[in-house]
Amino acid sequence: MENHGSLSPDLVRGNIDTMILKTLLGADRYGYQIVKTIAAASSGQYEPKEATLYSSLRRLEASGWVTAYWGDESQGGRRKYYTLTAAGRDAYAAGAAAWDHAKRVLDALL
Amino acid sequence: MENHGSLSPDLVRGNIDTMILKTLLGADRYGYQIVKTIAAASSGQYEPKEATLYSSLRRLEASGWVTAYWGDESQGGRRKYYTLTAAGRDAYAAGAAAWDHAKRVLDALL
DNA sequence: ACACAGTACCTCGCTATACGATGTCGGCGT
DNA sequence: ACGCCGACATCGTATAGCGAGGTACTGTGT
Repeated sequence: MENHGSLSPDLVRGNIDTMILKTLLGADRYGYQIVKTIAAASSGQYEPKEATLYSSLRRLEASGWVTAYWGDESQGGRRKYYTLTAAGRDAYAAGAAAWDHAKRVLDALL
Repeated sequence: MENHGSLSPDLVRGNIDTMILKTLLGADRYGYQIVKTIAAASSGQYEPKEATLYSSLRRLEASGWVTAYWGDESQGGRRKYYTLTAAGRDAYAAGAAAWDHAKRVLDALL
């Protein structure tokens, strides 16, 4: 369960926002959890860096795709949870469709 | 034959070098021709911009994947042809494999 | 004769994104 | 007591693709 194939950042580019939205489809999650969810879902093939995560989350908030709230962990480290908005669901669908389309085109060119 | 689906630059990122190498697998080609070859191969879905082409070609030359020579068009516009080196063939194979891998991982995450 | 579109080359500077480095704070294991 | 991990965050950097612009020759329409 190691990171062998290590995809180059450029091949992941543009997909991280969609990828994060997807992790929020089923449940609200906090930042660190999103990173680990993605790592697990890819069997350790890809784990976004934290800097990447937070800049993406800021983008998603600014676009209105997600909203955040602090968890009520009365003791211990605070956790900031992110929820999908209705627009966020649409954005996920659009992102997934864009990926499908890009995949088809790139398969013809590579 | 129009550009409707217009893939976002970010989804193409990192693949253009490989894509150009591919056009050179069968025959030497000159810059403008590479652009049009890609446009045709994707049914107009993607056509790299010239600025993109030339910066990619400079990268490929610097890496030793391609070499260039001027065509002997005695009259009319000069054409600069690009040839794959042996290392360039390997680089294409590696790029194609990286795409295959990335595709599998991303399909699990999007 | 002249304008214009297309072929064909090229460069400069912008922007967005992913990431490396770094920092903070709390809890837990040894 | 100390370090490690969870969990948040920011700052700066590198790079790729592109928009805008520039040169030159050829062919076509009027």
